[in-house]
Amino acid sequence: MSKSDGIPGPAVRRLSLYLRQLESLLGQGKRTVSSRELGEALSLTDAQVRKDLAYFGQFGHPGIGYRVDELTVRIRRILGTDREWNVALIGAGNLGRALLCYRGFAKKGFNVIAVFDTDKKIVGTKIDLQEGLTVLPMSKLSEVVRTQNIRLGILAVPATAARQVADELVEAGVQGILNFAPVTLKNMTCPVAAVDLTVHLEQLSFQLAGGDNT
Amino acid sequence: MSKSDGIPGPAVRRLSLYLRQLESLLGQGKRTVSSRELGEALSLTDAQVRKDLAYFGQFGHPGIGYRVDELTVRIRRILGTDREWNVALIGAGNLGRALLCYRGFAKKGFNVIAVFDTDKKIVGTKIDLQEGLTVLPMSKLSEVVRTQNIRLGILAVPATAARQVADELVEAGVQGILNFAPVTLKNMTCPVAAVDLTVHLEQLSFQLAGGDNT
DNA sequence: CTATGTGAACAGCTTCACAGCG
DNA sequence: CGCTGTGAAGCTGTTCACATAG
Repeated sequence: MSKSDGIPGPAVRRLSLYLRQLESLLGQGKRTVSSRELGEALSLTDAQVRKDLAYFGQFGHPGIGYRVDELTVRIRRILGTDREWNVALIGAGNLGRALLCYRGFAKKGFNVIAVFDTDKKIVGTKIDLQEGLTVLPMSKLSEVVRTQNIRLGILAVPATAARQVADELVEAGVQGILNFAPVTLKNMTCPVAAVDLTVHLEQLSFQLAGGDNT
Repeated sequence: MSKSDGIPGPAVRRLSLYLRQLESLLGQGKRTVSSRELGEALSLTDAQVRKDLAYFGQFGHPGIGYRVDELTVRIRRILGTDREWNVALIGAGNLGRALLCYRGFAKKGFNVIAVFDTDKKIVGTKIDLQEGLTVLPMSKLSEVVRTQNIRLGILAVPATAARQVADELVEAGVQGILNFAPVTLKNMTCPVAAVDLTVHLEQLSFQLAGGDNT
C-alpha cells in the first residue's frame, strides 16, 4: 500500500537518531560523515547505518561518505519534519504542563497550539509560558482541531480516562496520538506511539536485579 | 553470566506491560487470566504471552490460566520492583520538575529522594511538592548517593551537559541511568535506558507522511 | 474440554563480504 | 584507496501446532 512496506520498523526509529546526530554535526560545521563515524556515535555498526539509509534511497557518495546537509534534508523529508505539525495536548496536570514547557517539541517543528482538560477547575486558566495558552474544555476539541488544522494529539491524562479521550481525539479528526497514559490503546484507527515512563525504570531495575530470582 | 542470558530483550520489555495489565485486573477483582485474554488486552498473540512468561519460569496452570495475584508477585520479583529503589534526579528545569511531580514513579516503588542542578539560580530552591525537596549542587552528588543509598539516576539536563553529568553519576556510584537528554550515551559502564520524546512524534509524522517522498 | 509449555517452522532484522564507483 | 550499496548468510524473535496436565 504505502512505500513504507518492507522497511523494518527499527530502521525508521533509527532514522530519528541519525537526524539528531546529523544536526549535531551540522552545528560543529562538519561537511561530510561516513557510515562508520555515524554508527560509532550511536553505537551501531557501519553496515547497519548504510542499510538503514539505503531503504530510503541512495544518499551516499562512494569514497566520500554522506554530505551532512544533504542527508539532513533528506531524512527530514522522509520523517515528515520538513513541515510544521500542529499538536493538541490533552491533560493539563503535572505531566501535561511539563510537556507544554518542554522546548524540544517546537524545535523539531511540533507546535503545541491548544491545551484541553476535563477538570473544570483547570479549564480557563492560563498556562504561563511564552504563548500563554488557555486551557480549553473538551467540548471545544473537534472545533479547534478543525479550524486550527491540528493533526497530532498528545495524551497526558490518567489511565482511566485515556481510552475515552483517545476516541474523542480520533472522532475530532486527529491523525496520530502520542500516549503517555499507562494503558495500551488497542484497535485504534490511527497510529499511536506509546511512552510509559515507569516501564523504562523497570527495565533498569531488571538489569540490576539480574533476573536471578525464583 | 547472568540468568538473563538468552532472554530476548523484547520479552523483558513486555513483562512490564503484563504487570501493568495484571495490576489493572487485580483492581477489577479478576482471579485468573488466560494467555489469550492477556494478549488481547495488549494486542499480542496468546503464544507470545506464554512464551514470554515461560522464559522466566512455569507460572501457569493448565486448564485454568494464570492466577492474577500469583503472577503479579512473580513478575514484580523478576523486574526487581518488589523492593523500593532510591532515585536521584539531575536537572530541575521544566522537564525535571515535571518528572518530580509525576506520581507514576513512586507508585511503582521508585522514590525520587534527591534533586540536583548545576544552575546556581536554582540550587537551594525548594520544589513545592509533598516532600518539598531542596535542589542540591552537583558537588553534593557522591555524598548523597552514598549516604542515601541511591541506585538509579534520572538525567533531565540539556544535551550538551548530558555526557558529563552521566559520567559524574557513575562516578558517584549510581548503577543505572534513565536518560531524557537527546543524545546517545555510548560506552557507559552501567545500564542506560533512553527516552527521547521527540523521536516518538517523528515516528508518527513518518507514518502520516507515508514515506512517499523522494 | 480448556489452557499451558515447547520444539520446530517461519519471518524479520542484522552482519558479512564484496562488487562497483569516485 | 575509501566508502557506499547490496545480495547472501547468519542470527534473533515470533508464530505454529501439538503433547501434556488439570
